[in-house]
Amino acid sequence: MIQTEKQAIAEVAAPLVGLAADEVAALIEYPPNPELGDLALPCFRFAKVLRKAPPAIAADLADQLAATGRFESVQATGGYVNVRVARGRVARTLISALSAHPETVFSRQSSAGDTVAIDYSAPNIAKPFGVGHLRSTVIGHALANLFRADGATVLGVNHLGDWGTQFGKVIAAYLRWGDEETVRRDPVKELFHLYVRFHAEAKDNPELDDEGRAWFKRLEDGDPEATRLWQWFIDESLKVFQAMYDRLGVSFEFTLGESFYNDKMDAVVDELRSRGLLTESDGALVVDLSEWNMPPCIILKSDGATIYPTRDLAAALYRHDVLGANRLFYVVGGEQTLHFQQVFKVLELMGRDWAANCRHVAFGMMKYNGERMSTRRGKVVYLEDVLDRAVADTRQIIEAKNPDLPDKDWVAEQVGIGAVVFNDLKNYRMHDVDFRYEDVLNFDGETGPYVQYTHARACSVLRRAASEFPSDLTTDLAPAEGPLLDSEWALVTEMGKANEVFERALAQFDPSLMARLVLDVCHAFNRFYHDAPILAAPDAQTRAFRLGLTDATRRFIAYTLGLLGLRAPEAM
RNA sequence: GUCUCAGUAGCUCAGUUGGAUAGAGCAACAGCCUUCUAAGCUGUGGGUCGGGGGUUCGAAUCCCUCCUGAGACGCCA
Repeated sequence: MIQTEKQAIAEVAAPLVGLAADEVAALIEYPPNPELGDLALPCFRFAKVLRKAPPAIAADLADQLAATGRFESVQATGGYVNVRVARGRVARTLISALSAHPETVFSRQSSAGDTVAIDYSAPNIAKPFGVGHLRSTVIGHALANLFRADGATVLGVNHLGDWGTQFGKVIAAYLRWGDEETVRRDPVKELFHLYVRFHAEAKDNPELDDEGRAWFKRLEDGDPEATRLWQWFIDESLKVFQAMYDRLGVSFEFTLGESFYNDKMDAVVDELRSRGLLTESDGALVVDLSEWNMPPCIILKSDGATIYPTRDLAAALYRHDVLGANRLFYVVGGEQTLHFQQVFKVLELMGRDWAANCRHVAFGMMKYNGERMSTRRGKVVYLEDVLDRAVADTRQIIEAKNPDLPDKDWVAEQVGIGAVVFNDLKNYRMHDVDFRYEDVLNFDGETGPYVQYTHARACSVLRRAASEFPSDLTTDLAPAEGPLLDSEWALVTEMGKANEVFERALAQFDPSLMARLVLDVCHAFNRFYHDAPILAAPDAQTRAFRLGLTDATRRFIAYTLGLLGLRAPEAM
C-alpha cells in the first residue's frame, strides 16, 4: 500500500533524475519525524549527475510532485523532498485489502514456481529434545511458512540424527545397564541417561568405546539384534519428538533420517571418482579444495567408511533429483558453516549448477549460564520443561487477570508456547543466545504474549461491536471527515510496510524482521486504542472507520503470528 | 596460528543495506483503569555506536588496522 505511493513518487521523479522508477522507489524512506511528512526522497545522490545542488533538485521535484495533485502536500526541506500522502485514501485501501485478502498485503508471490527444500530441526534419536534444537525448528518452520506464503512449494525435511557410532554406544550401554521396563516408561530420558553414563565410564574404561564401535559395526552389517534395538529407539524417540512438534505446531513434508541415505552414497563416491575429483590423502579419499582456500572435503575415511559430507551430498542430490527441489536451505547452526561451504562447492564441481541455489541458513549458538550445552555430559535444558513452565506461569497470570476466561488451559498452552517461540524468533539469527528462564518467562514488552494480547484486545472490541453496533461493521470504511489522528495514521503506516518487510525477510532468510514488524504494529495499535475511543467514537462514520482499522489490525496480527508459527487466541 | 561471525544505554536487542536529532524492551523512578482486556499507555534518567585511521556533501552502516568474545580449521554430526 505504501509501495503504491512510493511508486507514484518514483515515476514522477525518475525521468528527472535519470534513473529507473524502481531504483528511485528503493531510495524513498520514512522521515524520522512524522511532522516532516510520510515519505521522503533524499536528493544528494542525484547532485553529481545533474550538476545541481541537492536543495535545488528537491525543490524541482517537489514542484513536479505537487502538480500531480495526488499528494496532500509536498515540501522540499534541505536536500529532501518530503511528501504527505492522502492518508485517508491509503488507509481505506489498506483496510479493505486486509479484510478481503490479508496475504496479498504481504506477498507478491515472487517464489511461485520454486520448490524449496528446507532442512530444519533435525534432532538426534535417543537424545532429548533440548532448547538447543528450538532455534533450528522454529526458524526453519517460520521460513517454510514465509516461502509457502510467497507461492513456493515447500518441502520441510527433518534430517534426523539416526545413524553413527553413537548408536553403538547406546546399544552397548543399554545391554550393560538398562532394562526394558525402565526404558519403556520414559524411553528417551532413560536412553539418554545410559548414554551419559557410557561417556562418563568410558573415561576410565576405554574398552567401552571399542564395545560401542563393535555394536555399531554389527548394526551396519544388519545384525538383527542391533537392528531391532535401533528401530525401537527410533520409534520411541519419534513419539516424543512428535508430541513436541504438535505442541509447537511444527510439521514436515518429509522425515528422512541420516540412515535413509546409507544406500545412496556409493553412487556419490562413484561419480566423484569418475569425474576425477577424488584424491588420496593420508589413506582417505578427499576432494581437494585448496584452490578455494578450503580444507579438503573428506569423502571416504581411511577405513573406507563414508562420512557426513558424503551423506549430505547424497541428501542434496536426493532432494533435487527425486523430490524436485530447485532451492535447498539448511537451517543449521553456524558452527557448520565450513562444512556446508565444502559440500556446496563439491556439488558445483560435480556440475550441478543448482549448487548456487543452496543456502546455509546459519544461526548463533544457544548457551546456558554462558556455557555451551553438551549432550554427552548431560548438560541440556529439556524443551519440554521450558514449555511446561511457560504454560504454568501463563495459567497463573490468567487466573489472576481473567479468571472467567473460558478454555483457560488451552489458552495458557497457546500463550505459554507462544512466549517461548517468539522469544527465539525476535532476534537476529546470528547472535549467540544465553538461555535464561527470566527472559523466556517474561510476558511484558517485546514478547509473544504482548502480540497475542493485542490481538485478543482487538477481538474483544470487535465482539462488543458485533452486538452493539452490528451495522457499523458492514458499512464501507470511508474515513471520518477531517484528517486521521496521528495514532490512526501511525498504525496504517506500520501495517503498510508489510510487503517490503516480508520480502526482506525472504531475501535475508530472517523471520525476526516479521516479528519486529508485528511488534511495531502492536505498539501502534495499543497507542491508537489508548488515544481514540472506538466504540464511543464521536459519530457513526468515525466509529465505522475505527472498527475497520481494528478489524484490519486483528487480521494483520493473526496472519503474521501464523507465519511465525504462533497461535492467536481471540481472548486471553 | 589461519579463516568466519559478532561487539550499539546497567541488561537483552533494533537501526529500513550510506541519509535528517542513534531507537525499543527489561530493570529503576513518576504518572494513567466510574469509559472498548492495565499481559496495556505516557513520561524521566541512562550512549566514547569496542579503539584508532581512512573513503565523501554525510558513516553505527563501506575500506584498513588493532582490541575483545564466540565458532570452525581432515577421518564426530
